Amino acid sequence: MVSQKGPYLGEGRVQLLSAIDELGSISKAARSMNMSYLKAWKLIHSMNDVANDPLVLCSSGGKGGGGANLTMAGKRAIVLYQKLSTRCQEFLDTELEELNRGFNDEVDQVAQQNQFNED
Amino acid sequence: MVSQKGPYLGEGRVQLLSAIDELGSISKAARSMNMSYLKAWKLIHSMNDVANDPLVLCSSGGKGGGGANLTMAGKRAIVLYQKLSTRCQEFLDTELEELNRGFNDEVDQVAQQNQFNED
DNA sequence: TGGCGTTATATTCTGAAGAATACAACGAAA
DNA sequence: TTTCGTTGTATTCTTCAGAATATAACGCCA
Repeated sequence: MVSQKGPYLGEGRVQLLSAIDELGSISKAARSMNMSYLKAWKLIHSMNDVANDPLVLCSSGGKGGGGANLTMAGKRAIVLYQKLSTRCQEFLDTELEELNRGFNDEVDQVAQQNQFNED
Repeated sequence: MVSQKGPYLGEGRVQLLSAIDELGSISKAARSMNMSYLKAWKLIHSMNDVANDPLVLCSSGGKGGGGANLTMAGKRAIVLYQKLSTRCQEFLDTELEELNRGFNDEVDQVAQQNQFNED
């Protein structure tokens, strides 16, 4: 999923958002999925930049050192992505099925023609 | 478009196939689209490897130095890709439209609630 | 005030992909 | 047999993205 400003949502990005929602901090979320903090941070800020409303709010310092939480836009982004993702998969499945069927029809036609030409 | 063995067809690859079909050689096709011969050669051989039937047949030496031509599989690949591509675009367009409509409905609901709470 | 667990940012290191270059092999035609 | 324009391959150079590392800033709390 891309926008004019670059990539936006993807499998990994959405997974990261979910982990933040669950664990309440960028660093914990990153550790939980074997991602460097730096990479997670960059992903989040790229998403926040692209979205008109930020998806994640971060605070540094204070009790526990700080943390990060999803905004409403962030939570909505997760479910929207998942919905769209499954619908795309369904679309591609049926589409490729049709493609194969078309291809097989073509093969059948060639086979028929050969039958007529044989003898 | 990908297969288990890696990327298969894409905008650039299909454009390259078309150019070969039109110009009859890898090098002319590459030049025509400002691509290095080496890159074109690699793309073609990667496609030929992935496909069960090769998409391009090459010959070196002889009149004109040699050349390259599409097989039936190659020509079919072009039209299949273009068909699938436009259908995907159509699907995404309607899907994103629905997405926006859903989002606007949500906004409307919030607005209505605020109306009730006002006074 | 010093320690802590974060977020935030700069900098260096490294590996991999792509570009650039060079050259061998081919086979018809002159 | 030389020339020509291809295809086919090896090798080096360059660039760029990601990993790794280091360090500052923050604000609560003991």
